[in-house]
Amino acid sequence: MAQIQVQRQQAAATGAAAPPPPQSMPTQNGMAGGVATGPIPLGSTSLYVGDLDLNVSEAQLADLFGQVGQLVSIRVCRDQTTRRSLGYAYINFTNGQEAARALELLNFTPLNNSPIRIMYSHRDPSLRKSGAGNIYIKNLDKAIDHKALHDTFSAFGNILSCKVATDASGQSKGYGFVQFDTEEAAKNAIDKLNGMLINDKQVYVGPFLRKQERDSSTSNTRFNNVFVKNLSESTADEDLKNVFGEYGSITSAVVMRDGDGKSRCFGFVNFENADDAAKAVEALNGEKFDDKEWFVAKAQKKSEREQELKGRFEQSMKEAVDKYQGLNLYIKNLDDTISDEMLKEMFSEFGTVTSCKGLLVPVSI
DNA sequence: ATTGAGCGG
Repeated sequence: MAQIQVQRQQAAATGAAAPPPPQSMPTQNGMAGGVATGPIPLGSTSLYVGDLDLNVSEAQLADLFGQVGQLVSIRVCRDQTTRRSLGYAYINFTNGQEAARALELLNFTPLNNSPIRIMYSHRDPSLRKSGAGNIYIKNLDKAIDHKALHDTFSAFGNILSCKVATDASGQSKGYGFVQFDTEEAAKNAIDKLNGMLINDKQVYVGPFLRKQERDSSTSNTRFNNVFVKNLSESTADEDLKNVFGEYGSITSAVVMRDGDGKSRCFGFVNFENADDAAKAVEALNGEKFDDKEWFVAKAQKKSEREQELKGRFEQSMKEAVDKYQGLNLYIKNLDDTISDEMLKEMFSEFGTVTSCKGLLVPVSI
């Protein structure tokens, strides 16, 4: 079992005795990390195994999990069209004790050099979506691996999932995540461990926040100019003035229009006072007017907006490339008389063509 | 300094 040294941070000015020297932390990978103690899916026989290397097979999983108990079934989930592994699998045992034992003993076992992450199968996505009980830890000693992190945090409650962020070679990036089954456990872990020394490094432990949430809570995001879209075509400047005027004094309210004066169905409202702008966004975003659900938010500068669009575009490109990795062919200098159907027919003799598209112009978003 | 992934037959 990995030895983790947790201690209270010494106040620098007290002249108190120096903290004990760093203790070596032999991280053995023999026996597994903490035991699931909570009243989670008591007796559940079905495990979810994630973070699988894409080449891990059912046979490999059967070899591993079959050592712990009697298996009912194993399935690596795959993309329906490409048959590529989705990186997760289900393992079903005959009884709950065996499943519990497998989770306890086999969590973080490397398969094809990637530690697998085992959880109980939980098909209801509500907890996952809510993010409740999820915490973030940074400034972790690089020697702390998944298992060591699990051991340290399992003192505070039942851990659903836990992981240290690693680079391609498996090196720790010095931060990680623990998903507890309750917010209470998460809160307790944060209270007790934030700012403590773990292996002589002072860690930060706090609630997990997505980038967006972090930005809006960190950056003092004060603004006067409000963007509103999804307006009905008949909504005019005066209507914006009336609706937004409820929240404070307005310096301008404009519906954007094309050359013919037709509404582009979005506009800007500028407030004298940033607090009023924030109140208007809070109150009006998602409200319905003329059957249209308004989107109301801080107006972005052109540069901010371009930055966001660029990010989204790159993300979707990455996903597309990733999904069809090694399966997508690019053919250029095609005559424009070649139709999608002709392309498909030509290439079909080499295998199943799942999609085929000729492009006249570069794709834009 | 570094804020994830994510549930079938």
